[in-house]
Amino acid sequence: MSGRREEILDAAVALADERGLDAVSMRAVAERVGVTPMALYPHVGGKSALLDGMVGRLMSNLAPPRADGAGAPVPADPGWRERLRRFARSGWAMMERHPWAATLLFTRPSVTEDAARAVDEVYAALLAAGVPRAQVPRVERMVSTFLLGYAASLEGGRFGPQETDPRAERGRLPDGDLPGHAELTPWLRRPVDWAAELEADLADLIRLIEAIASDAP
Amino acid sequence: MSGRREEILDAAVALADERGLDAVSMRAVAERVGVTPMALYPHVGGKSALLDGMVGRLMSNLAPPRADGAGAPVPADPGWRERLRRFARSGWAMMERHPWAATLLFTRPSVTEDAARAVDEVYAALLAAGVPRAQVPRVERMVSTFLLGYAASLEGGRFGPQETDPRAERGRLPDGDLPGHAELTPWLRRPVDWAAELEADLADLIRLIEAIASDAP
DNA sequence: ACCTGAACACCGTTCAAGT
DNA sequence: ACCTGAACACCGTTCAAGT
Repeated sequence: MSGRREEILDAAVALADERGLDAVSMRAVAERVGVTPMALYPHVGGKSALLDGMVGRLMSNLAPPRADGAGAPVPADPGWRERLRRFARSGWAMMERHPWAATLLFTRPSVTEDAARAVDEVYAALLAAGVPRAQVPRVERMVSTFLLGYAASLEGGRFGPQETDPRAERGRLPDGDLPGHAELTPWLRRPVDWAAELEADLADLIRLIEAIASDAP
Repeated sequence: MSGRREEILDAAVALADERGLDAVSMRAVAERVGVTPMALYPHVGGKSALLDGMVGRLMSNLAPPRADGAGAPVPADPGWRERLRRFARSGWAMMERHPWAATLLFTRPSVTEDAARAVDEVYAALLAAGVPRAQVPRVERMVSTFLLGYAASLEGGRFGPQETDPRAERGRLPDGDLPGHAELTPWLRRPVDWAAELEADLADLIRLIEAIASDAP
């Protein structure tokens, strides 16, 4: 609809991609649009609402194309496992394009229609897997929380500064021992392939879902 | 050691507890200590380092009491399952005391000795469970990422504003349907007991760890 | 050694005014 | 209807000065 609003959100997203989320100030966004900071307010309504708008952008890119009344023929269902994998990977791809996404998604409910469609994708996969209905919302929260947390950890630097785990150097400390670290030193020294780790985690999550489903009568 | 530094960190933590992480400004902390903002710098060294100091506080409260050379007798090992549960619950308790913790932990590597001790606790539990050594670091990241993400979701509001999931109201939308939501409406309307959900998630994680361990030869 | 005061370059947002 | 300009109450941080 309103072209001005889209233009402002474009500028905010571009700014976050280029210089990080902290660089998204009303003043900086306004300058990029070529307007005074106060001119943004009627269109996006304050800083917090601007961030909500950015989340909206993310979700509309993530959501699978809508099924229109008389649209293209729907491809055959590839099975819940593949559906879940595809969903996780498209989320992962979005986080690679927009590394600031995870941080933002933790702090905004994002109850837009697109967000609901994304959640529904996971619900559908879990139902197809045979997870008891009473458990589906919990398991969806578990899966999405992990995926978001994984992306946020990488972006925020929680997993360490570079490719190597800094905890590798702490096999033994002067005044307290870390038996676990000591036993794992060779594996902690190895650089980590984060995308491969995500795939392994996904395989484990799928296994867990199978186990939960097999409890059902 | 330096009493002034501890005093400053005390003030910062108290401020975050009372008025949220955003209220922790150099100026506000200084005022609480009864000093000029610039007086903080020699003791904590800048805002970012102050936040690191707060993380340090959290980790030292979380870590189990150190085994001193000639200390109290060590209680019998309660088994890796109970060890993991206790660890998760003590983390959960910390997040309840300091709701800002999860957000901060995502953005700070926290490679202090206390942090390493906390990670080692999980390593030890996973090794005792029989998880292959090559997989222990990955599984530790999976478990801790989920726990942190769960706390951050609750605090950040990602799971909805109150006790009720707002997505419950979207069983059917005017111009696009959400079959998963529609099928789950009764369960989505129920308020969620987050502490109970965490226990269920923990049980699932333990089950997953058992499955990973049983793959090993 | 420890602290202060003034200053600089930033924030989000209100409010009255312009066209 | 849409935008500007000045102002207010905040930030983190530098730098020179005080005791």
